[in-house]
Amino acid sequence: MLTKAPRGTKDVLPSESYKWQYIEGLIREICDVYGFKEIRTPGFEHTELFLRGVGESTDIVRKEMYTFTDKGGRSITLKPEGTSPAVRAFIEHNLYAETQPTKLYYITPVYRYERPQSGRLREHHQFGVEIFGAKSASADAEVISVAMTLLKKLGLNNLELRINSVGCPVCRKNYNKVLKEFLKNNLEYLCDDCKVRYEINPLRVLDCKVESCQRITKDAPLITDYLCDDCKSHFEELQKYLDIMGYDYIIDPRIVRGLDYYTKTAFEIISKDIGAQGTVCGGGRYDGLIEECGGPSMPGVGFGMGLERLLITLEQNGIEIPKPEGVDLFIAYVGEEAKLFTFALANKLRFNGLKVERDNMDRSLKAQMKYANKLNAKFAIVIGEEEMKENKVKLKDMSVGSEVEISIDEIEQRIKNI
RNA sequence: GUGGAUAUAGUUCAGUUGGUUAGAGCGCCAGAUUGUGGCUCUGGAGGUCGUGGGUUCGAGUCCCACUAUCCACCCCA
Repeated sequence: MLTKAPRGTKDVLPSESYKWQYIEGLIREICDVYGFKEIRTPGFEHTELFLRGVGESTDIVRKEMYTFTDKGGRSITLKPEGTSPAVRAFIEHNLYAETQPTKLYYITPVYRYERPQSGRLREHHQFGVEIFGAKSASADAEVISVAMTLLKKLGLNNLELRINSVGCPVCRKNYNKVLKEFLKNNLEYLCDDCKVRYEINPLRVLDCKVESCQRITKDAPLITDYLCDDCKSHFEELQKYLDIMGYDYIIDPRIVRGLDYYTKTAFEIISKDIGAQGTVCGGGRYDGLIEECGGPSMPGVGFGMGLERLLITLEQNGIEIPKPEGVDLFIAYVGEEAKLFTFALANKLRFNGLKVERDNMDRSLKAQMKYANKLNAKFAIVIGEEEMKENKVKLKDMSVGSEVEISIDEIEQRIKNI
């Protein structure tokens, strides 16, 4: 127990961390280009925020939150998703009083108490973006394009973008009535889960995977046929924006997101080759959320992308993230004096920005060279009494094995010039 | 929360119908004459066989519980 990470968590070891750094770097670059600024919110919030934000009928709230009472008697919950904390901060710091829209992004761990499996952890990491204050469908399209750009730049082009509109409180209410009417006749044949869904959120019956339910809902009325004029034109507009950017997408009227706050646009980006948990990115519009959380009546749209799932997808597609380069120079020493001398030399070169390594294990010269090879050193030098006295070293090019004799002071320039 | 599979060196795995000191590849360390890596060869370190019980003269092997991992459902990123 002591030497085991808790269930559903993962260490990112040095052999993997470069991949995370690469992806995070790319995310920051893209967000910068698109004008999204980073927001960092706490790892935990007052539980009420998520009850309000995510919604009490969702599985996340009902059974997946890491909730505890702190020593001051407050109910605290570890961040299970990124949107509500961003909304809370937006309201708390009056960001709505600034020039709109507000474009935010974050890379954050999120916590959900679930049964772990492939692509699903209790602590996972999400990249998310949010646009607050813009009701135009162009904001929806912009958010989607951020996700698509990232995926494309990573070399992923066989992912599926699926979009839908789940309507607004007005037309959804209408549609729910129609759908319930439709389902009523077959209510007794629905699975037990769907009987509950019928009452709480009938939309969810549509994406049930039980075959008998699918048969029943095969000809069910679709939300897209019952949208009000506003929602309908918003959805059509979104498609125009996606078309003009040249993105392929599928209209899937059965996409229902599991968070209560979504209105109008809902979308998913799905990878077919990472198992059952294929949704790499999911998001949509939430025009009522900011007000629901105690802020002004302002629209919002955003997405969350699971970084672990993204990494799995990359691997499944044989996409390799460039490995960091090896060290520029390995300095080997012979003798006690040189041991000290090279320590200072390494320090000086490092200060000047060279990647330099040196033995710390009291290895033999031969072992030092082996070590240099293992570190993927581009160059190596050996310093002993002779070299210190004459101020001369042989700079060895490790890739070919050739050596050139230069003075110790020349090392830095020689390596930087290559 | 439900169902199924699995658990042996750092790692990937082998281990006969239960039978003495549990093996291999890769990795790690050291040598192959004196101050030079990669290839090769030789040697070495490293395991209370997930944990705890039970059956047995005897358990890595059989049984039970627990824990963890993997897969699917639920749901989601």
